[in-house]
Order: sequence, then C-alpha cells, then structure tokens
Amino acid sequence: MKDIAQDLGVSLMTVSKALRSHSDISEETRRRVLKRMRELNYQPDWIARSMVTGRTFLVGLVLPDLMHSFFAEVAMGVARKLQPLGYQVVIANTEEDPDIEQRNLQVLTARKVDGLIIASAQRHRDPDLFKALERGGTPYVLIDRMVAGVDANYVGVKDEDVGAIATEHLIAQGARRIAHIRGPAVSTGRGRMRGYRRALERRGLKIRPEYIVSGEWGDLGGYQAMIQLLKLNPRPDAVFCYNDPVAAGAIKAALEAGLKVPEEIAIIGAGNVHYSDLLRVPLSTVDQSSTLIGERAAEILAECMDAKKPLKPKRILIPPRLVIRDSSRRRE
Amino acid sequence: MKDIAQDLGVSLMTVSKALRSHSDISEETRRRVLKRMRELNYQPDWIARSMVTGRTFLVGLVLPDLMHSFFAEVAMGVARKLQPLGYQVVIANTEEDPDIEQRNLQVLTARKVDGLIIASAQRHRDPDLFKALERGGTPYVLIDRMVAGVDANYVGVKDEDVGAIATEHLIAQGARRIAHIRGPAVSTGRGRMRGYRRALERRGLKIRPEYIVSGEWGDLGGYQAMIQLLKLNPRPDAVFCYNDPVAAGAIKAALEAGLKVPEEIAIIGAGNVHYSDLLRVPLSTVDQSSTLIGERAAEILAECMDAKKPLKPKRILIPPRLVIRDSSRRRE
DNA sequence: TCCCTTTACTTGAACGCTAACTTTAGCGAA
DNA sequence: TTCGCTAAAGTTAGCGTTCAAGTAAAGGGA
Repeated sequence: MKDIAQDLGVSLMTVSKALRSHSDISEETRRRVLKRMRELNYQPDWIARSMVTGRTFLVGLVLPDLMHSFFAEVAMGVARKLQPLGYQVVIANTEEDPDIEQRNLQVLTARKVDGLIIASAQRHRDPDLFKALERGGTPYVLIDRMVAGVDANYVGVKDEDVGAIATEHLIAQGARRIAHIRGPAVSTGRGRMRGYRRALERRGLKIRPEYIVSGEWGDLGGYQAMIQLLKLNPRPDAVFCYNDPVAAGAIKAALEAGLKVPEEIAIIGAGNVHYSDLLRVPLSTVDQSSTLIGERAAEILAECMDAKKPLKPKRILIPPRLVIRDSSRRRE
Repeated sequence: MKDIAQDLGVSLMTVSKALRSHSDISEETRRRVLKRMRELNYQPDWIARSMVTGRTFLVGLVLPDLMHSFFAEVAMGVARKLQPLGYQVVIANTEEDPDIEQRNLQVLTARKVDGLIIASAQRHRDPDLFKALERGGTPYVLIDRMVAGVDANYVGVKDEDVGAIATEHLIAQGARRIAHIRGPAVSTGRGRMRGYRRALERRGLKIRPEYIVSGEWGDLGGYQAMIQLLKLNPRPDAVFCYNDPVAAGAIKAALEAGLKVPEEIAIIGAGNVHYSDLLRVPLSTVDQSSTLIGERAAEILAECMDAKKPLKPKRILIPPRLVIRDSSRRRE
C-alpha cells in the first residue's frame, strides 16, 4: 500500500480511500490506484483492517455432526448466503459433546467472529454459556435445536409437528402398535417424542412405555434400538425414528431379522437426507428443508451483524413436510 | 491487558510475556497475572496478535462438495488433528466450480490463512494458480485429486489401483462384460478409468468404448448413466462406478429396470462412504480411508507451517482396500 | 572492591490499516 | 479583494499486540 502511494506520488490515505471507493477520491486517481494495485498484485490485509474496524467478516458455524448430512446441507445453505456478502464461514464440529462445544464457542469469540450460528449439543456444564455470549456482544442464531431458557434468534422446524405428522401418517397407513426410537434429550428429540405421544393420544391409541426406546444418534444406534424393539411381544408394526440415519439403521435391523418393510413393519424417519431415496427400502421421512434453515439463519445473522444495536430476537419455524416413500406404504 | 498491567503495577510487556509463559517472568508474577486475567475475564485479541506475529492460526480447507460424505469425513479428520494444535479450520465449498475455487483461494490467502488443504476441482482459467500460491508463501497440501504439473504436497490413494482392484474383483466374481461409469476429468476420475482399463487388458478382456459412460458426479449422474448402459446390447453384467454416490444411483436404475443386483448385474463403487452398507443392495466398494487422508494432510501441513523454510513436497499414497458387500457377490 | 552474569522487568517501535480531523486549491459570489 | 464553499487530498493518532533491545538489582567469584 505504501508502495502504491509512493509510486503514484499520493498519500497512504488516498490509496486507502480509493481501495474502498470512498466518496472523496476523484475517478481519475481511483483508476490509477486500482491499476497499480493490480500490477503489484497487492491485496489489502484483512487482519490489519479488522484490527481497526473491529469487523472480521468471519462467521462461526457450530455443528454437532458434520457427517450427518442434514448438517452438511445446513452448512451449504449458510455458506451460500454468507459468502456473497463477504463473510467466510468457520466450521466447528462438536461431535455432540457439550464440552467441545463450549471450548469452540470460546475460541470463536476470542477470534472475534462477527457472528455465530449454532446447533447446540446442549447440556453444558455452564448453564449461562449463552448469556455470556450475549454479554460479549456477538450476535448469534440458534438452529435446529432450541436451548431452554435462552431467548435468542432461532430457525428450525416445529419438532412436535414433525413427530405428530410422522406418527399420524403411520396410523393412517393402518399401523396400530407404533413404536418410537427417540433421539438425544435435546429440543428436537424431546419435541418429536411429544408429537408422537400427541398423535397417539389424539387417535385414542395407548402409549406403551416399552415401545419407546433410545436410539441416540446415528445408524448404529437405530440398528441396536430396533433389535430391542423386535424382541417385544406383541411386536410393533410401525416405528417412527428420530431421524433418517437412525431409521436407516432400523431398517437394516428389521430386514436382517427377516421382516418385510413395510408389510410387517413400517418405518419412517425425519430429515429427508439426500440418500434416503437410495436406502434398502426407500425411506419415508419428514422433510425439514435443511438448506433453507441454513439460508434463513444466515439472513437473520447478516441483519444482526449489520445493525449497530442488538435486534429483537426472531423465531422462525419452517413447516415440516411429509415425504412418503416405500418404507411406510399402506399394507394390504 | 493494559488494565491488568495497571492493576498489578507492572508493564504491559510483563503481562504479555506472562500470558505466553515466556521464560523471563517469575512464577509469582505469572500467577498474579493469570489470576487477574480470569477475574476480568480477559481474552487476548487474536487479531492484534496475528498482526504482529504474522500467524493467524487459521487453515483453509477447500472442498468441492461438502454434501458428499467422503469430503465431510476428510474435513473431520483435518479438524481433529488441527484443533488440538490451536488452529481453526475455515471450510470453503466450491461446488466443483473452478471459478468459485479460484475466488475462494484468493479470499483465503488475502485473509492470511497459515495454510491450505485443497481438493481441487481443477480446470481453472488460470493455469498458474498454484504457482501463485507458492509465490505467496502459503504452504498447502493437495488431497484426493492431484493437479497436473504441480509439484506439491499430496495425500490420496493410488487411483489407478482403485480402478484396478475394483475391476479385478468383478472379473474374479465371474463378470465378463464390465462397464465403467466414469467421473469428472480430474486425476481421480482419470486414474480410476486407467485402472479399469489396465485390469481388463491384463485379463485379456476387450475394452468396449460404449461400455464407458460419463456419470459426472452424484447419484443422479449415476442413475442416468446406468439407464444409458442398460440400453446396450449385449448388456453389461457388471459396472465399476466412479464413486459410491454414483454407484447408489446406478443401483437404483438397475433395480427399477427390473434387474437383480448382483445376480444379473454386479455393481461396485469407490469411497466406502458411511451409508454404503445401508443402501438398497449393500454396496461393494473400495475404501479410501477418508478420515485418514484428512489426518495425514493435516499433519503434513502442520509441519510445513512450523517450518520457516519451505519443505520438500511430500507425496503420500494410502493403499486402497476392497470392501465386498452384496452388490458384487459371486453369481451362481 | 570491581566486574561480570543472571534474573526480572521496562522501553520504544512497529505490524498495516482506517477514523476523524485538517489542509489546500480552485472557483464563484458579495 | 475577500469570503465561503466544495472537491480532493493530507495529517495525526491509534487499534492491541509482540519484538528487540535496554536497564536495574541481586548474586558471585577473584
């Protein structure tokens, strides 16, 4: 920058202003500066700029599991919205571990990211983690999972509806002994279970506690949970699974046990991950518009980062959508 | 920091050194500084630090497709190695577009990342892109895809072996009319095709040009390519697919056409993505140790970033490993 | 006593940029 | 002529750190 200034016989400031197309620089000078800049292939130093402006144009994205393609899709949505605005996205994978999450949040704020998008693993040691964030002044948006007692921007789906839609669909398909492989005790897991219960009650079906088993996350969890369920007597004739990976594992277990899906046992997941269509039995699911969640979260965050004052928290709920494939079609 | 210094009646520098456990600070003083630091919950400003040290502790990870879980796994491997060393990973998704890739690389270097890990989409407008990187002095490691004419660190698998192993396996299972759904014209795609050809030639099987079709990437590409292949006469009795998503699409098309997999047509992919086991027909594949690739790349990069002088480029080839599942088992 | 070494701390200066003033030149109006 | 105005530039100071060099005080050997 100094070089450019000397070469053109102007001051540093003139160059600085020209580069940012500031108003009080003549067209002429600006052209000359830009030209020389290209010749020297100079690039302004973001770090120095950040230091004085206080903005880094970095956004932290904290996710519990990049391998789960739901979150990968969210990440794409976020990046697609934010990159054109000049932000870079720093992804931190917490592997569903609250401690890692907390450490990551600390590191990201220490790095002065301009904002955060967080799908929280929850159950932190420090219950006031998010209050601390707020005090730090970093705007953030929660996605997918709400955090109890935190009044912040949120983008997600009505989890209770997800559970209810899925369960009602199973009932409509003629199932009567409907089990649930539930997820972790975060808002999504709890909400979907509530929806499951609500649907059963509304239709006058009994809720049997032994029909609710924990799958935790991933296909392995679903596989093991399904093995539990299949030992029961009477055996369930349908299962609503916390999410698609869990459902995929469940299908595997059911088929290995020699059952026909959906004839002998219907299965539905949630999330509509990209490969659901390609599974052993194409998986019925409840779509959550993952990319859209990412995009909306990015938009809200962008607004907050532009505003000087903290804005009133927004809460966006995207309506879930039933996707019927083979794994739950009506039995004869 | 100034506050801490004043509170304790020492100089700024003393505090700075204490925080970095520099040698010429007494134990006593250091304790006091750390104590006060916690009380004020002060965190050193990374930006200011970066400005003077010239290190950002940011590492750029440039990937063509986060949705493809192969790359998500790589990303996890990278993050797992690099986070304990104090680095944060900035992920840039290029969506297989060379222009986006080029822009991303520029942005990342302008941000002064300490290093880059790149799975290049290749075919850039600017053929000297990587030379430019080198001139800039940012160390980088290529993964998965080699770039022609660039002598840089590289971590990947022997793609030719991937193709050969897969194809030889199909031959060993009794297939004779083996087709190939090939990938994009990057090193991986070309290498796997070479391996396919080599295996056929070695076994004295004819290479029929019409048996090689382009699937580009993703399951949709595989699905469409398979439809092409099934129109041929004689119909192939086995297909080696560029990667697992392509293979998943191919299986879908084959089943929809009423064929039995593997009895009437055997299919094998590459990559061993996590859900391959859960597909319609559990997919045989060639494992590439995706997480390991990420980890090794991270290690090499860490070395380069620590070194003051540029190191001699390393080239690490991880041996591929055949994973046999149902989609290619020996026919009767 | 003198000088040298070690330990523990301090002093500018610099990193590359920008915000907020201040200056200069040119021009038209009073 | 003098004033004020505007467009286009220049000046100064500072963002929060660390580096390299310096200093003061204590200890130790001849």
